[in-house]
Amino acid sequence: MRRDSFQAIADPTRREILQMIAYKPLNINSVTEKFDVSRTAIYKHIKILTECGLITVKQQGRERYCEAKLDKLKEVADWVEQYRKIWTERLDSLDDYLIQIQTKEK
Amino acid sequence: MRRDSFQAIADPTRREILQMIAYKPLNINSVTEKFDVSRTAIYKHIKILTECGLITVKQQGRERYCEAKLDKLKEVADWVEQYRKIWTERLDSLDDYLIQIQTKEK
DNA sequence: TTTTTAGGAAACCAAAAGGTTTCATAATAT
DNA sequence: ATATTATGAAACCTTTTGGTTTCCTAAAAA
Repeated sequence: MRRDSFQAIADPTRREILQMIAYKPLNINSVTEKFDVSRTAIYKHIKILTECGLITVKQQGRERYCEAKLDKLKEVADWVEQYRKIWTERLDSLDDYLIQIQTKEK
Repeated sequence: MRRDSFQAIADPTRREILQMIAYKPLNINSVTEKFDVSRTAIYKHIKILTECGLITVKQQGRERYCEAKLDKLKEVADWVEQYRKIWTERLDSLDDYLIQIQTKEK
């Protein structure tokens, strides 16, 4: 199975989890309590996030604290940002023109 | 099924498709030819991208040109960017400190 | 020392994802 | 007029996803 940041943040629940722990680590049960779905379901999401490196877990007694490693989002940020100037500057009419050209060429 | 930009770009093939048409629209068959998987498989990816608004299709004779609408990536860009200063500025030792605090509080 | 509490993991399930082959149709090219 | 090309769509298949319930263990609290 794919385990990268793109796939990790595709799920809205996982985005929420990252949001929750972005500024302050939380133990696993604190995270799971905030959701309607079962603890095990959230636990699995946390596991996936851990496998992607977006979370690291630190043991503290019997509790395990989830800490967001948001630099792993850089992969996504870089990919998206390469297109920013296109979406901010492009004139749609150019596309139409390019389509015309390509059709004519044949 | 979920149909948003996050889910759309989770698949590497769909990211490649967007890359291909980012600067110049291509007709559907031109896109499908560049991949190892079947035409129909790629066609489905294009359909998903269309449903998300990341692609629009323009008819030109019997051909249909795919045009990237990259501004739909803004949703992803915004979400990711809100965390950039965290991953660039955060000191990991702060997390450890916060975990200590929370454990003590009980 | 008993009882909670935090976390881990297995077994199972339905739906979604990603792929295939096959067939159909409407423009174009020959 | 016929063959080819570009696309659409149905039927089908396997694996992954996201969820559940259940059971287990170890630390901490009463």
